[in-house]
Amino acid sequence: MSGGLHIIMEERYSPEAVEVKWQQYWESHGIFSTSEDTSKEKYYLLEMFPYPSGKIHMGHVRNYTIGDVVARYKRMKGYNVLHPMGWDAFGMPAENAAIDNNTHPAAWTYDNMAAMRKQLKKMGFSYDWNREIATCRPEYYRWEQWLFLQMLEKEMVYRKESYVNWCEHCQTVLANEQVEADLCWRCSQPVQQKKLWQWFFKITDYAEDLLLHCDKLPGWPGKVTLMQKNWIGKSVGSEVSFDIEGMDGEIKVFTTRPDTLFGSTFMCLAPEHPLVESLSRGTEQADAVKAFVEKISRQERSTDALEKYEKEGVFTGAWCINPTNGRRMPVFTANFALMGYGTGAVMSVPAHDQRDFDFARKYDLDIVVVIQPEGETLDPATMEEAYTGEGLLVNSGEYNGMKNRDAMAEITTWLEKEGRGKQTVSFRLRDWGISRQRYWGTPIPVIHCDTCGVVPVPESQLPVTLPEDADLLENGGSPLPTLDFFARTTCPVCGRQDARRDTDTMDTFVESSWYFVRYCSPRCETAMFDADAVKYWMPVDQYIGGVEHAILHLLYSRYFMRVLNTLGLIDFKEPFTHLLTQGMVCKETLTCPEHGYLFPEEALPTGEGFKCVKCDNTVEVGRVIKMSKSKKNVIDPNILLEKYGADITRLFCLFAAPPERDLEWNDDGVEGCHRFINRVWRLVDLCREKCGDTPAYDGPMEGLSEDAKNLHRKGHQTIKKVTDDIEDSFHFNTAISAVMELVNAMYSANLNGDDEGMKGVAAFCMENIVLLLSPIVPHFAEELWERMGHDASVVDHTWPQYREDALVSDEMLIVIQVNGKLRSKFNIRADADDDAIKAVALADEIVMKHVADKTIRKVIVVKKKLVNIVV
RNA sequence: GCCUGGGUGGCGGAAUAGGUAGACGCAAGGGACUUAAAAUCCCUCGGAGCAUAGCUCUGUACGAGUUCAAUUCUCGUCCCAGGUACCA
Repeated sequence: MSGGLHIIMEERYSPEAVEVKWQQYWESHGIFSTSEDTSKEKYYLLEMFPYPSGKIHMGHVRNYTIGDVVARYKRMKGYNVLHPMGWDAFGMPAENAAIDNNTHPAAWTYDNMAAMRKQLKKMGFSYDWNREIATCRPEYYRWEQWLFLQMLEKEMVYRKESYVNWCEHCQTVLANEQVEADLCWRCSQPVQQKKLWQWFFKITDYAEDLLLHCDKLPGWPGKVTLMQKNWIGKSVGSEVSFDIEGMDGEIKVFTTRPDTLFGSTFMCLAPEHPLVESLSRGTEQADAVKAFVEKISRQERSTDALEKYEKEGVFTGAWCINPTNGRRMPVFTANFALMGYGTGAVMSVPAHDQRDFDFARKYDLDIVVVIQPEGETLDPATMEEAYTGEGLLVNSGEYNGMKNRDAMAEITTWLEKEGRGKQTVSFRLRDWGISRQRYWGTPIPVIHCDTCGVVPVPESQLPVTLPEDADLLENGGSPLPTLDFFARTTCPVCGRQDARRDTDTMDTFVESSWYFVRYCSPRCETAMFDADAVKYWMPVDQYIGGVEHAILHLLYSRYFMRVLNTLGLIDFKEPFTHLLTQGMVCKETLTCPEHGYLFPEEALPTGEGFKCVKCDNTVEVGRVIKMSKSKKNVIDPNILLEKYGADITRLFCLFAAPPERDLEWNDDGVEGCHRFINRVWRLVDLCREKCGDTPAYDGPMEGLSEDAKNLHRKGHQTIKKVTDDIEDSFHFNTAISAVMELVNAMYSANLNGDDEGMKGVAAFCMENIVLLLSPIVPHFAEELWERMGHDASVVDHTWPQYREDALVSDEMLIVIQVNGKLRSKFNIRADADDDAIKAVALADEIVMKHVADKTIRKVIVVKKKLVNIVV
């Protein structure tokens, strides 16, 4: 300010210092710690908690940024917001990492949690860290064990024998993803199917209710509820009993097509069907059947694997009788018949089911047509595929000539009258097998005693603590069965000293099925949760997470709430009122012909494309796909945080695409956001320089200059647009665009004169730009707010409101079309009526040129929008 | 195969109770400032054509249709993504 050589240093926003400053401010003032406050309306906002893998990735950053904006927005709207964070801390990666790095799963997990907590704090998310939970802590899982015991008592959980992938060499169970081409991932030995006794939750008891309420979740994306409906897979059909020739007993089948019953020519049983052995015993087929059943039992049963196997079967040597026409039907056992669906037996109707048709052709079995399509005659000898459409019945005794739709009910009625069947419902959904022969999980709280059988651990002995000083086995198996101090115990009923604990642990989906309830009272030591806290906070108002959890996690959580409801612990059934499934973060892959996939930093830009940092080869730029470590197309959030800080990273995640859509990562785009942030930063300085201390003007339009009115309107329109975009659809990208427009308008506005009204309006707009951006770029907004001279923190400010009377314009723009093509436009008073508008349009010079000598056939006037002249 | 979504500039994306297609941003090109660079600011930017301050035609995957008017509604086709699959 003193001499002539005054250099104006353009001050820029520097995230490093500012972000730490405000994070410390929020933390030291306890801004985000929440408690039940009945004077305020609550809002429970939840993002899916992460698995503590060690580092946050861009998917987390995006998910949690979306959530944080909503949380901060709702807070400004006056809600009492619950916004917790925690760790889905049990699971196999910890075991693998422990073996690979010679650490312990617990140490590895706790270290990772610390590292990720630090990263999340750096992002400035508004979590109530006092409520942090980790599912691997005994204080958490003891209540899961407690719930298991309640369920056991109410017979909501049971034990049965079921198959697992087993590696004989490693003596361990393998998850489906550990089976690679039927071989063990560790030792490359063949994987077998082994039958083990395992625990199941009776989720099927709730199949009907879970299905029914899919239609009562208006806050969920339709595609998610649809996926759940398909997963539950209800089908209505009939159960039919077939007599077995020369034997007592019968074979029960489930069919959705009772109308084709007359056309059933053979029967297929699942290899595990109890009748397979007894039917074939003593026949010349016995050995073949035995061999077949054994072969199938060795095959992997994962859904992926099923596709590989061709449909095949073996005749059991037995025959059954079609109840409608007395036809002798050979009974097969076939690999496509599933013990877990229906009754485990299929009545095969080759003429009208493609799979049965293929099977019949393969084994040269009879094909009988019982439904003829209109205007066509099917001949089994020449048919090339099954006919599955509608038609009239033939070869069906008294039902001949009947429409097949009508015959379904008629035949079922007949079956019921004869005592040979009835209408039933079948679900695709199976009971939830929760036993995992794994170490790093919640121990199942039961004891096996040779005298008393399965005995629940007494409640007073909970938690059954997972021994954390166990060494993992090299082969990946669980050490728990080998730990006598854990596994050997005393039977709580009879006192036998040689009782054994169940050494299986629970599926980690169990922990994530109720963690959101625990957040309501995370330190409660006397119960799973505090009933009053849950009554206040639950259900979750808005849940946000990846669509990959659309089925299992969300369905299990819905199921768990039903269990808690049945047990009388809660009074609601649905955990999540609104659900947002955000898209994936994607990026193109980079491949070097010599070094394979490259990380982005391993490819140097050459102007045209990229070359490999190691070998100078030209890098091939591949398709844009989901970021994944294996494809190396990842951006480490840490690098962004260092270069741009949290706010710019957040801004880009929101600006690049609407949340439900996939986000394509683009480095240039981040740079653009950086530029915008600095543009706002400088605007504040500019505004202060031009407007000084002029107070923000938020009054009516009257008395303002034309320019001031326009800016005033733009300001209020922006508030409305941003509010609506967040409220209606979380479309932050368009909300940010709107603020950008206002910023542009501010730069264009003339603040040099002595138009005091204009300055007041500009001051108002400036404040609102900061307020509207504050949930998105909170540190930046706090800093600006302070620089603007406000004492109070921006997080405690209320969300801006717009004036209805400031939205309206004196004039409106009308476009003129001739035959639907845009030809001209004009401004007119906002209160002009249709006739006036029409008159102006018809008098328009350009319009007259286009109309020329043609006759005007019709003139359409659309209110406040356009005039279309048809010639 | 079946069930969902979705195909809009060089790119990310706007706009659908049918009514100015391409908001906002990125990239690109041109210019200003600067010794220079960075930063910043201004202009141009779907395609084609022409008598080139402008005008005309064309354009929202493709082909039909409804309408004064279609990115938006209907039917058919092709592609892409996600879910699911021996479900009897």
